[in-house]
Amino acid sequence: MRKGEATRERILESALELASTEGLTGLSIGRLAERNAMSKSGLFSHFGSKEGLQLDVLELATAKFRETVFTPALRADRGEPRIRALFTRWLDWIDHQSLPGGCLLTAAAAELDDQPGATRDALVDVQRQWADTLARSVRIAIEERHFRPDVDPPLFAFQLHAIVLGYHHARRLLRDPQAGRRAREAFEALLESARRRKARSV
Amino acid sequence: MRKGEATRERILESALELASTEGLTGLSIGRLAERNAMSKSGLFSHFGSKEGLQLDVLELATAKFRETVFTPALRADRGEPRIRALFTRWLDWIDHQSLPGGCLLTAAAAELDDQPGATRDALVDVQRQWADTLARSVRIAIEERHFRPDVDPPLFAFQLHAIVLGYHHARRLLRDPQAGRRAREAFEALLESARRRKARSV
DNA sequence: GACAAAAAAGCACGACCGTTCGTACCTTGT
DNA sequence: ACAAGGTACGAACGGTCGTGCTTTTTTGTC
Repeated sequence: MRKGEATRERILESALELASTEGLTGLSIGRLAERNAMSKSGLFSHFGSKEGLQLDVLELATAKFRETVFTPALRADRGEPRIRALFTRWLDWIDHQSLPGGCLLTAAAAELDDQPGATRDALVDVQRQWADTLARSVRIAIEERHFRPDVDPPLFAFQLHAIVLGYHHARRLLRDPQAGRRAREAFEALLESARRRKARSV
Repeated sequence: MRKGEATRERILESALELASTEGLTGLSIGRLAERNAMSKSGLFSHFGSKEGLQLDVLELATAKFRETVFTPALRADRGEPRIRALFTRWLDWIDHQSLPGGCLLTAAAAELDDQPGATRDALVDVQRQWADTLARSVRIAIEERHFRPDVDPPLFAFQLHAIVLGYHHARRLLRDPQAGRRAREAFEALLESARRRKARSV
């Protein structure tokens, strides 16, 4: 049982790569087996079903995301610095990541939005948690008096996530070399609007 | 040749629906034929290849997007009102659209970002044009003195698109009932930041 | 080193994939 | 009314898909 767990992890690692470019549906057991120099059936027996494989891949992606983006950001100071760290690491995670196809969670979000099933449910769960996490960081920034008290945490989380999605689009589809700069500028503008006191209505 | 064109259009119409939920890759000729009560080979002969079908579907989606979102927005006054019209119609297009799976162009953007080929190239082309169109509208709003002269049009276009992507995510994956409200609030904040005079640096 | 358990392979399956081909039908222009 | 040709069909192709079985190989334990 030692060895089995090891190959299982090795498989999942390469499955993550494959799924990041081909999508969770496009991830095929045959090709994954070929990549790992083993038989389809041998590989299959580790997961029991394709859905099982997808769920495990999703779980691994989530774990990696947490340890790459979230956990290290906790070492930044509470409030705005931490939000800044979250954003920066999130952007980094999207491209310089070992995954050739960008963030699997983002790709899966678009892919599974109309595909009911356990995989979609698991993904929704992860994404909801992430939205909550972001909102919580915003609330902390309000407590720390970095942000105005009337900043709407879920709205700020929405805006932050939106910028990242825009970055993903510009960077990965359009291959726009300005993508990073634009995303950072949009982020700074968002921070600015949360920081400064309320504007006089026009 | 009359009849052929008619069925071709009928096929494309249902192909658009199917592709909006299944994606352009998931769109299969067999299932499309079944849906249209005709044979695979009969349907196939209209497009010559799957890639041909995908390109035609993409073209139809683009045409529909233009006539639903862009063209009517031109009737709004130049400047901010037109940008507002663009945004509103864009949001509408995403859900209340006849397409059950949301905006095909957005879904395809995430799906094809790592799939080289003619389909991807065509999509990139469309998306680049759209980004240019948005930036042009922003430039007009500057000319009309609705926006400050130092507003960066491509950046504003990026931010606008990002909000729409955020909406797509929140609405279609998370089924968040607040999605619309958040997107509109984010949009208003974006407008506000483009309108009001430059803030004092903090 | 024997033995049970775990892991991987081998093989086969039915279903569906995109595609080709030959052949009918049916619409169209004259 | 008729010929021409556009349109659709049916069958078949080589592949790949996910998924079961059975058998063989490898592994860890006494």
